[in-house]
Amino acid sequence: MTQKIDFLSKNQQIVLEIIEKAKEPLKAYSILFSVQKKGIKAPPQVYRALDRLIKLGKIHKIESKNAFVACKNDNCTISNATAFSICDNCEMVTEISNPKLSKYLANFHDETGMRYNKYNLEFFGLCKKCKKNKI
Amino acid sequence: MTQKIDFLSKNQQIVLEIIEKAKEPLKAYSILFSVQKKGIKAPPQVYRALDRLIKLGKIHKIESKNAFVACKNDNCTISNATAFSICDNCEMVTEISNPKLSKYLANFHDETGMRYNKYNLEFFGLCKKCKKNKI
DNA sequence: TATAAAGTTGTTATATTATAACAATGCGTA
DNA sequence: TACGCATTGTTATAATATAACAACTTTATA
Ligand SMILES: [Zn+2]
Ligand SMILES: [Zn+2]
Ligand SMILES: [Zn+2]
Ligand SMILES: [Zn+2]
Repeated sequence: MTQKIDFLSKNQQIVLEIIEKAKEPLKAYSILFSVQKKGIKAPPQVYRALDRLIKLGKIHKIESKNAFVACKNDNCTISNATAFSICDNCEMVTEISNPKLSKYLANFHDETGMRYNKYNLEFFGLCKKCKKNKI
Repeated sequence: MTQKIDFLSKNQQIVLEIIEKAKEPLKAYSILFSVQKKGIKAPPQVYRALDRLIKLGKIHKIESKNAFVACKNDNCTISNATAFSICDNCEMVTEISNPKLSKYLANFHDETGMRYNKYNLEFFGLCKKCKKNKI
């Protein structure tokens, strides 16, 4: 039988927990390092857990950084729609949850006749704090 | 003095040419392989050229694929705004040039007070052809 | 012109990110 | 029990990207 959709294996729980605790996106190998004391020893174990967690919508990959963050919404699982704001200076990453934006993008279609079932959007700029500090 | 904005060095021209000729996104190491007969021998030479071409807006990186495509617009240089449609089956990538979309995203701002000066959007789905072939 | 400063290119080595391949284990079912 | 199948562990390696420094070119200016 295939794994139930809401069941997390031990490794998946361990990886999810450390990503949820983190204040910033985590790299796969920094996750690996952190979980070695818990018995996860090799990259494939981390990458498998990451893949599964992504499919479940529990975490997202920040493609421009090859890093992973916990999902802050509840509906990413089904929507396959993600948007992030990323500070170019301090690297802070925030998941954008904006119904208007997601509606606009979910309904977007162009003249190519292609219909989209998934999108990922990354905004870059300076966060409030960094802007204030005139960096 | 810094390099003039519209001047391409020899390596940059070679790399740009091969990306422009390609019908699909190219990976850095496949570029390296193709240009070795032209005297480019090592990864840093390719990556430097890619970096410069990206800054000039001549090419874009498809972050979800770690691959590079030539820009099909004329205004990406200044806009820092990119959107792509990507077929999950045949991996075809097309740069979306849709004034309404780019205007909408350029003007987007949320309650965090962060103002964005750059974005990258990747849509995924099945292209016309793959949809027709019921893949 | 000389000479320094700055930028660019070439080269070697290495860091970082990710997956292939297969063995071992656990688990439900006949 | 014994089989089939999913998951986990393990080793090795592939793929992507950058650090560090040497060599060479161009530009600035004395
Ligand atoms: Zn989410
Ligand atoms: Zn910041
Ligand atoms: Zn473009
Ligand atoms: Zn297709």
